[in-house]
Amino acid sequence: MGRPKQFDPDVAVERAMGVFWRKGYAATTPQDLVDEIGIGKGSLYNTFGSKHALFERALARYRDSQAAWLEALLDHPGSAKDRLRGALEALVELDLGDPDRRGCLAVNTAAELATSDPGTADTVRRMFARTEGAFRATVEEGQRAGEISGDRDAAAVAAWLLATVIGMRVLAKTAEDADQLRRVVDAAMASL
Amino acid sequence: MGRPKQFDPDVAVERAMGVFWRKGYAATTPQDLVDEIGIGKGSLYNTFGSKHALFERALARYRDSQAAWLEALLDHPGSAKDRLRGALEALVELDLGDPDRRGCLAVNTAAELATSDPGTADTVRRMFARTEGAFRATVEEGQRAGEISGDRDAAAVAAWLLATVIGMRVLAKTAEDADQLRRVVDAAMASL
DNA sequence: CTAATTTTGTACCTGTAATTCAAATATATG
DNA sequence: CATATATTTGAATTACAGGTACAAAATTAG
Repeated sequence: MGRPKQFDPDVAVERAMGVFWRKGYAATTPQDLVDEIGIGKGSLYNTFGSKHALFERALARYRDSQAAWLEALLDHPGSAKDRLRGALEALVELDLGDPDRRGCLAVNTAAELATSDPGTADTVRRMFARTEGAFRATVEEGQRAGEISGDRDAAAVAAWLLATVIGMRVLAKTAEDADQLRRVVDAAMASL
Repeated sequence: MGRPKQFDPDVAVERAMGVFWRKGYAATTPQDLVDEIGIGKGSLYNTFGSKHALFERALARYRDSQAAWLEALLDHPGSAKDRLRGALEALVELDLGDPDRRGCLAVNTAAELATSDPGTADTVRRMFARTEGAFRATVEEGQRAGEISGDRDAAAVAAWLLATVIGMRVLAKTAEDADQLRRVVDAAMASL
């Protein structure tokens, strides 16, 4: 019953995600969103309710795709160390391959909104915790396999890997020289 | 000649810095700034020209004070490793001691503006390079003293320390549990 | 076909962002 | 003291952000 939507809300969320990612939350206007999505304002507010609600959906979409991507990388065959190195290298190449240098939407959001928006801060905190957990599991596999010293605190190593990745993704936004990021990966892996 | 200024522009810049730090650039309004500084809008525009120009001055002030603070820490007496650990721990306690969880203004600025504002991106890039240089000098001292293996690439270690610090300062904005950051420091130092 | 339901585009509204300006005020100089 | 210069406050301005209202259009159940 009723007229069906002329656009796919999932596609709209994905396009909105791209705008928020490039411009940040506060600097993105409803006009930017409707221009990019290709719908009218009526449809935007009828479907999503508010700019903030659309942002939350965009961030959730980012979370799901990003987590799946990273977890798939860490599930590759090979040694734990190689999988960690592969994941970090893939992240670096992903960031360097983006002509807009948008970095990571979750990191950008933490920086922009964590102080003022507790709900969004919580979403980002969970995303970070999930990544940290994936790192931790891989580190523990490496310890069981004897590749990584059992003396090290896997939780601490995972937290530190998370910090390293977050830092790299911020650096990706300003780095002029691609090798800076590759040096980060080399030094981090040499530390494992 | 003419009526003298009724306020100290340096104090105004410092207060503006606090607002930009807490709210971010785009979310800070001229009204926020004049409320915090305690001057009229005319004075603000007469003195600083634009919101963006004031932001640049605030960011420069942040750079100078932050760089001096960090470099003083790294110049403390003691072994290179202890100085690095001391610097990371001091950063963690600084961030955790901020009730607003503002993190680092340079990092927040990289995340929010690097994509859209090349001039600001360049300022932040230089700030990062300066910190990286201070880390590198300390690492090299540690290598000369035999505390840190000479096999490691000092430039790579410094880049990785920079990424670690940036990551920690993002995490400081979302961390519920203070020990997460302390674990990052422990793991990072265990890797040196 | 009609009634009911939902979408869509456009116009509109309210508030405020960012900046400018006018008038009043304060000082330096001659 | 008079005048020129510089600064102050806060109202005025312009544009747009964020969202709402509404009537026309599209779809389907019955």
